[in-house]
Amino acid sequence: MATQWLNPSEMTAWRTFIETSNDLLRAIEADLAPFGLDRGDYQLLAILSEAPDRQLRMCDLADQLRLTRSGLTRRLDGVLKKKLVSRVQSQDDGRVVFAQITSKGFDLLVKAAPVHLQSVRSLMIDLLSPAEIKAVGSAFGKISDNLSAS
Amino acid sequence: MATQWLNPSEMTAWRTFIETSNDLLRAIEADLAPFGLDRGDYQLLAILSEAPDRQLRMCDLADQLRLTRSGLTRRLDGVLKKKLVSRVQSQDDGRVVFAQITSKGFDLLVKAAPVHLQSVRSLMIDLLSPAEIKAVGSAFGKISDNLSAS
DNA sequence: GAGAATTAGTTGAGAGCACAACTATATACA
DNA sequence: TGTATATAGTTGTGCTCTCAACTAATTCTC
Repeated sequence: MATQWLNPSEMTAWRTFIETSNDLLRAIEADLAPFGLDRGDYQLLAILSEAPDRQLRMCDLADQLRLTRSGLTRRLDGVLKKKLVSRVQSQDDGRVVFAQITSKGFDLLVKAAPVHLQSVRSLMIDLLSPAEIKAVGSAFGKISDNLSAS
Repeated sequence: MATQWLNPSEMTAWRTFIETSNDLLRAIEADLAPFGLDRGDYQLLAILSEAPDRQLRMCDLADQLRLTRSGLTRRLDGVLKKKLVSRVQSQDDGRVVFAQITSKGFDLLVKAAPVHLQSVRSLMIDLLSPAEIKAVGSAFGKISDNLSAS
């Protein structure tokens, strides 16, 4: 049962995606550097800022960030030192720790967000036609659905 | 000069891309694990296999892999230990070292490639319509062109 | 209610990468 | 030709992340 090789159009889709996505993420990250944030920190702050009480359980946050619990513990160390996030012990469950964005963290996020948005626009969104934007959304939506189905 | 927020379609494109691409790459990497390869090793072997004499100067290989020269030195250590690649000193230029894929490395790549191809198909390409495939190719092509222009 | 299994989080060890400093070779120019 | 500069590659250091092992708290089961 031989797998069919990729035709030129498929090959282009795969190659450009794999070669470009890394470069794109780096370029976006570079625009966050002036704020002392990397992409992981930014994502972490953004997620917390939208959560109820601006806090999340460590393991829920780890899931959203695609980190292991261990990885999140380490990443949290960084933003804790910078006082962008604080740890809050749960009252209901002694095992649980919440990560909560501080007002300093929130202020920084508010400053960084428009710059980040402008990055995303100028490096990606504004380069694409409406049809391409729709197609990218539906394509990665399908890929995502397929991954979570398994 | 306020930057315009993303409309729903733009937001979907950005969010699905950013959230899914990481998961996709991990899933593809998981399919390489039975061969003892990670994505970096696979990429390295694939690039060398297509190069003249199946070898490349370290710094050219580093460019293609999006690694620093330092990073490549370290990655090469791994595949050298596994005897998948060998080092070849240049005759013409005493500074230059070529990385050359060994026959053992080539054989492994030949075994892994169809599995990898099947991964790419089933996790991405085969899920998409021809229009989506074309759009993804052109979208990332534009993003790539823009990045290399700067 | 006691013991087993599950869940939340941390820690030690190690891999992979970048940055900066370094060595060695090659090239440019005066 | 001889010094300055550029290029190729490696090494020391440090950061981020994972895996496996661990502690502690909770829930499940009989």
